[in-house]
Amino acid sequence: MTSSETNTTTSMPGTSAPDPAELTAWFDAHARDLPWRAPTTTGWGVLVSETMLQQTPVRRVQPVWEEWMARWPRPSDLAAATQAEVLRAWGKLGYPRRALRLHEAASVIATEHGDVVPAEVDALLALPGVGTYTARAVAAFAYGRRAPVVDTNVRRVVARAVHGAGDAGPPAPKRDLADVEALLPADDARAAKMSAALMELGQTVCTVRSPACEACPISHDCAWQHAGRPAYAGPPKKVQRFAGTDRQVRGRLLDVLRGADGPVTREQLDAVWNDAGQRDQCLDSLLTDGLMEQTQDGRFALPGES
DNA sequence: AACGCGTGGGC
DNA sequence: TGCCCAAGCGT
Repeated sequence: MTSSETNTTTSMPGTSAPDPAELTAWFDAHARDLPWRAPTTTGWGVLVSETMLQQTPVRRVQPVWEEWMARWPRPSDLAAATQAEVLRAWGKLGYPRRALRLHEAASVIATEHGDVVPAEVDALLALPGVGTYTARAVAAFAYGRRAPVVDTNVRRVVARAVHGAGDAGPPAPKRDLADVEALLPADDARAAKMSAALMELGQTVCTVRSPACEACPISHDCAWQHAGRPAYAGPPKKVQRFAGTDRQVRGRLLDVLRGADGPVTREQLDAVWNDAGQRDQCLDSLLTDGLMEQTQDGRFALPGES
């Protein structure tokens, strides 16, 4: 197949379609040597990496992923661990509910899928903590399936290269998926590589703040380039506050428990935040979320260690 | 469909 | 500094 056969929209005003051959050739030459990309990595290893990478940068994930793979090489290994062990091993990756959901997913995989991460998107979507992105990422990256992968990086690459916009607007799941679907070659292997290449391009070249267009393999065919790289003109992006939020308080409370050998007293938890009302509310929500437990004598502990 | 959910680093 | 950002998910 020639590139012209897949570039069906290049003649439309204001749009372009990246050439899969150019993108995948660039990926072969420039992809970072990330451990979960090793050919020996199992579906389990990919699922763990994708879960850890949800909203957490590669640099912080890498050492933790290595530890997890050495300690829990199969889903059944993780399933056999306690929640407290899992939460401590998760460390400070953030959003610790991801760790509990991955723990649950490991049990499901062990008992219902023969200890092998499923390759079908629908089966993956049924797992706790696996959403539309992660399901397709595992299908594509672990099993070489043609599954459109839409993350923040891909949305940005598509916004620029295809639509000529400075950045992606608010997520529009149906349209975003259709956009990527239209870019992928028909066969599994090349589609999977194209998905990986789109993500890698967005992470390392087509970045938010300082895109390295001179190093981009598809800049010659980029609608944003051709339009003179106009600034983002969409609705302003929502800013996530952190200082003073429950998220910060919960993080501090949980950090006390991670650092302790066993149950801690309420006084130890009281010390990390001075607003008693907010503190108690966060304590309650952590208990509700199953991220901590209260012992019979009224102390607090990570789940499964008391 | 917004919103809440951790943490750390870059500028 | 404070703000923005980082391979999302569940509700």
